[in-house]
Amino acid sequence: MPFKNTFFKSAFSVDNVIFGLDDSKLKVLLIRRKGEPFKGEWALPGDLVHPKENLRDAPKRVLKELTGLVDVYLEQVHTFGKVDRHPVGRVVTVAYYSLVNIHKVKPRAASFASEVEWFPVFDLDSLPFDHLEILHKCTSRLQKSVRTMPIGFELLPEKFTLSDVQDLYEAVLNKKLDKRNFRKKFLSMGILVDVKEYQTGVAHRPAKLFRFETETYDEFKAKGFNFEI
Amino acid sequence: MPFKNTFFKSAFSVDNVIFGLDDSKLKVLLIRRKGEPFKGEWALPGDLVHPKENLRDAPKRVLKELTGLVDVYLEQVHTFGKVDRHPVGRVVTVAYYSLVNIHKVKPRAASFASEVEWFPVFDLDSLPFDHLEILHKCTSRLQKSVRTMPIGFELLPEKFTLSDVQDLYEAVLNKKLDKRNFRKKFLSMGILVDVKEYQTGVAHRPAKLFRFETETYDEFKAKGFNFEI
DNA sequence: AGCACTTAATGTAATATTTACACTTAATCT
DNA sequence: AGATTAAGTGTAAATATTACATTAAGTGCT
Repeated sequence: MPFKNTFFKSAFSVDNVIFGLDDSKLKVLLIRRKGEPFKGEWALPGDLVHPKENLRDAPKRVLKELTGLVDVYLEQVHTFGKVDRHPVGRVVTVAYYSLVNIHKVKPRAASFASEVEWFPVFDLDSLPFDHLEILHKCTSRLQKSVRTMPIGFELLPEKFTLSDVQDLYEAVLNKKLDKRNFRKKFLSMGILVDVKEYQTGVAHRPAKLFRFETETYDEFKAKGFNFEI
Repeated sequence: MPFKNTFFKSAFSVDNVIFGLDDSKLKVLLIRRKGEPFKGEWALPGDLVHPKENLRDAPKRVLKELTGLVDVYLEQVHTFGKVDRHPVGRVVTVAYYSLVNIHKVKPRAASFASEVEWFPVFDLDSLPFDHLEILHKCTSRLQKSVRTMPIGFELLPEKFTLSDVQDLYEAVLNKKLDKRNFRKKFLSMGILVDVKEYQTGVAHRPAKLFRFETETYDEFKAKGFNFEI
């Protein structure tokens, strides 16, 4: 095995940018680092990839440790590999993002974290390592993906109003959208089902409730839906 | 340095999918592998990332070894990391693509290659490792990027006709486009300069020659051009 | 010289998409 | 009962996309 001799000392890790929607704001789950370097600072959750672990399973493991969730939407974004990006050694990291329903989740500290907390994405302006760059790249990718994929599956409760959906899109895109145009376009895609119920207990006209036609993104794709917003 | 003890035996590599345009076909540069595994088979060019080399420099080095070219358009696409993707050990690979002018280049065998040759992208249906998947992913990405970035810089000669540009787009997208609509849209972007010359020696009405307003993609971005085709 | 051949160049009308915009409705709260 | 809040709804103008056919300017052949 001539090849094996050329292996060199290095490591690869994954970072998982976990997005959620709360209070009409796009938030990201950060951990307080348990170990050096940057011990005690808020950073993106991540871990080294295990030797017998498929790459894509590593961010899933990180997410599961922190939230208990499995089977959420997960997208690989970019790999960061500057020689000096990690102060301790050569670590190439693959960045992923996932989308979770912030209200269905009670994040808990994990092996690599002493504390976890949701932070508003657009307020963060410093993070250790190159984590700010990673966050930016993942946020940009999310903003692109949200226009061609029905990611609401993951971020909304089972039944929701059209205003909930619009709030979500405004939070992710970080800008206001026209109400009538948004509703027109979203409804015309035919992926929502009217559940024939209404909001209750709100101090205004109650909104109609909807659910998604399919329950996961994979099902959605399988049905051959087209999506563009 | 508690972190360092957790490093494990593994390697990361890059693969560079080098695209060119020839005979109105999108082609990719393959190498005949010099070493095991898959010795003697046609495969994507790639190499292990050197310990003190920034990740993005590795595909540049591969390209330079094979073609002598530096400063070409290079885009990271995806990282592949299934445990068993490489028969000899754990190798996570980062896939890039670059675009080169096939007629300005005389590819030569490199340390890892005994032979190099251009192959039509849409005719390939088997490659070693997961290289076919990598090629597909890079081709799809190129097809997306070509609609929002003026990649013609890299693939066309300095002076070219509008038909050359259309041929390029048809080769990359692998479909026919409407001549009048294409020209209208491309010209309206204002990135072409009429060089006031005409083709010579062709057995038909000679076409006007154009050049790009800027010489590199970075300049293009710097000028704040908008592009969508 | 004339004709055949090849690709370049050009405009318009029909259709589809996107944008901008304001009032009425139905509930709660005081 | 009146104030407050967010839900729900349609249209016209502007813009973008699509489909489509004829004339122009060279070379090559006889």
